Amino acid sequence: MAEARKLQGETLLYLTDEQLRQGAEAMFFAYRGFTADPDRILASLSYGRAHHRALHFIHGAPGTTVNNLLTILGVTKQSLNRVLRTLIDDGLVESRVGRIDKRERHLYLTDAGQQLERELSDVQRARLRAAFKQAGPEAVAGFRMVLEAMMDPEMRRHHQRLREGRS
Amino acid sequence: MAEARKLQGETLLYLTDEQLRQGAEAMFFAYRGFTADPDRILASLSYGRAHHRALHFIHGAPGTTVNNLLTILGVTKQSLNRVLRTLIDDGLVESRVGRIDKRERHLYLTDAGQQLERELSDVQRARLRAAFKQAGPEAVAGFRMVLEAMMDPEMRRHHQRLREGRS
DNA sequence: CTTGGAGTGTCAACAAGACTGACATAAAAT
DNA sequence: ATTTTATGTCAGTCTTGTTGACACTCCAAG
Repeated sequence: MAEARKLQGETLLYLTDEQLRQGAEAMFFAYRGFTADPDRILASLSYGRAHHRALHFIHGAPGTTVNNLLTILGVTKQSLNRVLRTLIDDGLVESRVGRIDKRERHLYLTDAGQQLERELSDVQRARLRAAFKQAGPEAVAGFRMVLEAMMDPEMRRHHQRLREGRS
Repeated sequence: MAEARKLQGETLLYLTDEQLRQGAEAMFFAYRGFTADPDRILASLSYGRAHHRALHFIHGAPGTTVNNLLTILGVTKQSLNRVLRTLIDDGLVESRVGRIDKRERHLYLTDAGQQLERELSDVQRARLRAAFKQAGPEAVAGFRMVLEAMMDPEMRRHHQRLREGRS
């Protein structure tokens, strides 16, 4: 038993270039599927993926500062500002001046923002849920492990921090 | 807590919104890591991800037609043509008129194209290999299963077809 | 043979969303 | 008082996506 497991393990541990190439291709196709559903909703509102990301992370960490969001999203302040401005102007995000440090702006979703975020994450979760269900719980655990190992260390820290903050 | 009991008993079969949200976030961060290394090389050559994708799929299916590539990449012919034009002009891709159907153009990598494709996929594979090694073979199998389940059916077909063609 | 349609290429215009660089403002830190 | 930090904004560029229009080649059906 243990021998068989070990054998299987070593077989799969030897990763050919071709196997890795297929993994890369799978990432590409899967990411396309992953974003397809929210993209359709966003397009109908003339928003883009950047708006979705902002809504997602503000939802997950309400009161986050602009600088914090910049780090997580990995874009320039000019790029984020453009997106954030439209969201604020459209009444989806509220920007409050910090109480302790008045230079900081703390970001919150308005009710309308909550609603759109919900709508977007609903369709995205539906696909994820279906995929997880189909693949089974052990596959999901493996999926998560590989994804975490694939992240840049700094992003992994953010990811884990965000997870703990909500658990 | 009922949730804790469920987590222990049925493991991940009961998927909370929060767990799915974390999965989505992991996809976002992991994809960033996944593309980070090739992106650096591409930027130094003033190419973009679109060039990488074209090189990748021409490498994987030499002699593919433009239309075939359009379907796989999911972009318009105008968008692909711009990318393809620079690659052809720069001597990385060769476009041959079809023998049977002379309307079709069959795409091949030149030696220089092979070289760049190799360079890009090398760094990408290095990260994948490290992640796969760290997560272990069973995790990798799960990873692949979830990714496949996440794709649009049409793309899954393409993915599997490309895999078989090279196995 | 002619006509229709498919596959391809190209021109033009446009938009999202990334970038850099420069500058302004306010507030905190030194 | 000066410097640094956090943010916002203006201006310009680049990549990569989009539509729409049009031409050309070639195959196939009438």
